[in-house]
Amino acid sequence: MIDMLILAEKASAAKHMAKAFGGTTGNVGGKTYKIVHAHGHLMEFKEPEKMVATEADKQRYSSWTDMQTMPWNQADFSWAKTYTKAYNAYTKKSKSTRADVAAIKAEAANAQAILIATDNDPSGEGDLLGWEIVNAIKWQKPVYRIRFADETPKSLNKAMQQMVEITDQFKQGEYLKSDARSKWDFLSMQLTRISTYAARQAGYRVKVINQGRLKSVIVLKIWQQQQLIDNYVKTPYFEAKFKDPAGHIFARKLKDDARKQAARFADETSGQADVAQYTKSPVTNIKREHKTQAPGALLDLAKLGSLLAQQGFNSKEVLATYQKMYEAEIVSYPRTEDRKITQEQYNELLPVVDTIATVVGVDPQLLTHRVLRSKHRASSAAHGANRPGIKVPKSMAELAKYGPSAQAIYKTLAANYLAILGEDYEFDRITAELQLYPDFKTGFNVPVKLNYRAIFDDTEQVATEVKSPSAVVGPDAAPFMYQGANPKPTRPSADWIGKFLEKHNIGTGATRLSVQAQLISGKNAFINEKRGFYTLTQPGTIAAVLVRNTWIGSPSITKQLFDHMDAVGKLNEAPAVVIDSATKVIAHDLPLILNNSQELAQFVGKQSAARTTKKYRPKPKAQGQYQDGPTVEFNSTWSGHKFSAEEIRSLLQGDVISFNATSKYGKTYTATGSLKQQTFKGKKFWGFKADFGK
DNA sequence: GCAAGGTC
Repeated sequence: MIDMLILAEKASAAKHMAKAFGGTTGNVGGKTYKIVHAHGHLMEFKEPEKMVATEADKQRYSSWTDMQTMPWNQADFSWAKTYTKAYNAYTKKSKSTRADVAAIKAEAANAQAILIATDNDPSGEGDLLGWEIVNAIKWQKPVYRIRFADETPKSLNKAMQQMVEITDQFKQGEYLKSDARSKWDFLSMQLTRISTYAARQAGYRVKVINQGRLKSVIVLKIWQQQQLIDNYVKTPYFEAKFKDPAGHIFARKLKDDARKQAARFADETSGQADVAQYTKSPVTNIKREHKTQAPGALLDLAKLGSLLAQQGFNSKEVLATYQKMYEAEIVSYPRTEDRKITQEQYNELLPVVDTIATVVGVDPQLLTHRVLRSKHRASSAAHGANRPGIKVPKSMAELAKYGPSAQAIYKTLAANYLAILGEDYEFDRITAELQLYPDFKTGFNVPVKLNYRAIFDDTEQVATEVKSPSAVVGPDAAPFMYQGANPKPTRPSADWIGKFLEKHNIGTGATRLSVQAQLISGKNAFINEKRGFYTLTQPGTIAAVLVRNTWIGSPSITKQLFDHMDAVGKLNEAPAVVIDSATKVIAHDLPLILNNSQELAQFVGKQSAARTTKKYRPKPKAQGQYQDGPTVEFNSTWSGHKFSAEEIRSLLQGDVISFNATSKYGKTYTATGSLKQQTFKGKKFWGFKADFGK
């Protein structure tokens, strides 16, 4: 008989505990122990119709069409749980957790107590997961709890010294709050039945129209943004600005609408008349300020996914490959929410950073900053930000076996991490204004020392940063007419949705990504993904239109749920209040969804019609004789660059040319290439072809 | 056929 059975959440945690306590079995703090582990939730609620007692209720609760039964009466439910039937998307196998629970039960038979040992996640998910197992094996003896800040030996041993008894689960706030959360979410499945029914009633032959706290909010947000894009009308304006001989632009800061109104003109003639009021002016008040900037935040999986999307890897592939690399301990735990690391986690990786640098081709001499900056340090981070693992691959080539994106994952992850070992980026901030019109100012940065940016460049936009700018400002600047336009709404993307969910605290690091992956995959996908950019499919559009103006489609519903959960966690509110709030949401949204279905024809129809009748807009062409041979015609712009007359001449001679191009993500880069005959969808055409190397 | 939360 051992003193305690230590129950870990997953295999990797059990392994780290074995390392910290001196084996899978042994003695820690004067108590004998054995470590076992689950893999996530081993139990989940039974189907609704299997949680009710009477035959009549079984009938009602299995219906997808009886709107009179909803909202469900939670008093009818036993809230009984059953073994999780987890479908693994990578192995494509469905497996019950029955055997896992039985194995834990067998081990528990030899123990005096069970110790639930998970990280200190305040949502209480670890408590729920532990209690599900403890209840499933009908355990009647004492239950203890430890919570740890991270899985390093030091933190695990520290946690062990702060063990508490929690045998009465109904007095444990963390358990009560996550139990309430799970019931709230379970009840929200009614909205899927309601939406599926509503769409079919409106004549759409849909499979299932899924709705939930995450799904509905994501899909509605994309739809609303698509509406903004579809209804966007480009409105050009004309505004007086100045330019000095080196090309620095001097403009007014137009903070509010009134100022914009006064300075911008809708027509060119008025704009020109405005510009004519100004004369050339000397440049004055030139200031040069030396500044530094520390490396940016570390990555989480959502951010890593969006970076790799730009390289053409889809989120599903990245998730699968990352998982394999995690199992090989080459990278850290995937499903973290952390963007920081603990001092312990930093110390653990320090001995191998030079080796990692060598493997990914970063100069180890750049890694001189050996103190963890406070902006990257957390006192508690269960797994820490996504980063390289302690096991370092011998070469990049070795990684290929994990998947197509493995090398890109490792390179990005390693460079991002190593950047925090680089010194701050140094630059000069240069500002100046016009002597005659001091409202017109310029400001730009000139790089002095790249430092960490030579390891990992985290600049998203090339805002006022000039790659090789002239630091010489003035001596004077001349007025010119600047033509601008109201900005086009952002295209929905994985990154954009990720930021939105994070801002509203909707979902966790793990679910934000897995829900998006669900919405993107399968025959009934709601989202089309292309290089990280999102558009809605027809069922996706239906799902979105149905939840317009509903509570489930609103980000604030999660906030309300979490506020209630916090009160439950502090034992200030009865869990029943949380569950009642779910019923209120159903009661509120049911008539709205049925009503919204009358608008489906308008939006779903209209949108597909607009797509098919979209006019083809011809692109500006250049033409000429190619190398004394055929007369060819080709697009006169390429990746944001308009070929000059001279470049067109060079291209027609067959020369290789280089120019500054802008990617669709706004990055500028040097493109090199020549005019070539190419094939697209079986059609031959002439056009510039960049030489991107291999 | 349903949620979100874990996990692989």
